[in-house]
Amino acid sequence: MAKAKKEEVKDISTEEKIKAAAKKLFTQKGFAAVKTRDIAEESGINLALLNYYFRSKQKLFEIVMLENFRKFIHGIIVQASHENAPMEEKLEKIITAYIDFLTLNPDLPFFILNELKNNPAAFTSSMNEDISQLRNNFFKQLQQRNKKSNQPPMEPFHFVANLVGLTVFPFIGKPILQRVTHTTDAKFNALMQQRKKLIPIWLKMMMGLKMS
Amino acid sequence: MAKAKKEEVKDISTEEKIKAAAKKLFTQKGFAAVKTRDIAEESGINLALLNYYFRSKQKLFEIVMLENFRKFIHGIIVQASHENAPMEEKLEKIITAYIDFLTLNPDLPFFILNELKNNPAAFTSSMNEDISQLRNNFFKQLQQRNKKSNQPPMEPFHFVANLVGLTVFPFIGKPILQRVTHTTDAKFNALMQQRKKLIPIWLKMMMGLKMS
DNA sequence: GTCTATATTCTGATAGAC
DNA sequence: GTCTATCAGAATATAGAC
Repeated sequence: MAKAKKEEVKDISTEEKIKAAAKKLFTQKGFAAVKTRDIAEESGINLALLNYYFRSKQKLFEIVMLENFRKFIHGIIVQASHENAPMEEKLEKIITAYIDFLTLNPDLPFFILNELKNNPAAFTSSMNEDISQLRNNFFKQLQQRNKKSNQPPMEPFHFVANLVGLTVFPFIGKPILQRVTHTTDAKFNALMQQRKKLIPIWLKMMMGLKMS
Repeated sequence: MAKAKKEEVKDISTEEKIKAAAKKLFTQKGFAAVKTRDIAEESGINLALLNYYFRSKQKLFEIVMLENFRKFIHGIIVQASHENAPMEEKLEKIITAYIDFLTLNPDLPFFILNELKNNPAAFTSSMNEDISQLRNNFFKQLQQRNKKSNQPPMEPFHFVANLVGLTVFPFIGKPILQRVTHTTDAKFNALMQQRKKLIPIWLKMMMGLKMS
């Protein structure tokens, strides 16, 4: 059962250690603010090994970026828009999944928005499939809901802005929200748990639907 | 009436030109991503003059940061929380002012949140006065409103998160919102104008108040 | 005050020994 | 695969002429 190769005695390979450190730092501070020496120090490896495994800082960043992005979009939005459940249930599932996910990855939305702003072209290829899938499934359902309601239909833009603003923004604005409302980390997490139930109710009210 | 000193023939002084260019670039891209040469080029001045007027890139950044922050907080939140108007009117005023302000300064919220995340200590001194003023005025009014309503009171955290999430988030998430909802810049601005009226209504619904 | 030229430090990347 | 030493270029900052 002994390994023939010399590696893999340690659980985590050097390559993985570098990638993990890079992901942590890039996600927290963005590309420009992170030095290759920071990554080497954080991962406890030699600076030269970074280039040995990943050729350049840029290449390493692209790997991190892609993984972050897929994790953010693919794992949650797409999965939730797959099922054929009614709008009400789907909303609750999406919001619950998102809040659980962001509680574990609070820096991710800021990272995504930052890179999307700095390099709009970089994302398009891997994004477009996910986005069109989202549009075709979720938006159509929204329009049908609009017709059933006795209220004037809500613009898809407003719906998405409200959903994401209420769900994701608290994580992006966490530092300022905590300061203004005197909220500890533990309290913040508890409040976000409350929002799993509250946001779906609020969204339905805003759309003019009956409350469940 | 002629000036004794040699300067001020041109309308805008060199110092102001540098500061304006620095503000533009720092606000758009953050501290680390901006090079002093970029600032020199953007302002059309010599690289050496940056250090002549501002000693270092860091000092220049701190000036920009402070001005940006005061503009963001002081000019709007505080002003709106000053008056003794009833909650409903105040809400509309704050949201309208915020949306107008952010339409002109769309990069500001992202900048503030980014710096607040990277350097939490830097802001405290100038922030605390504004924040406590906000708390004393606005939050108390919110609590009184809570009592009048027949609904259970809303946590101040949720109220602030909802207000800011619905109003400010669309500007932070503009790139991704536009992509998902196929929205042009002109349409985006028009939709934000709609939100001036919509957000106050939504917030009142969410708080369980009667609609006006 | 403004410029050119240069000093100094930082940073990404590589060469070469082990 | 890993390390030390170092290079090449970028980026901040300064010296000194005008």
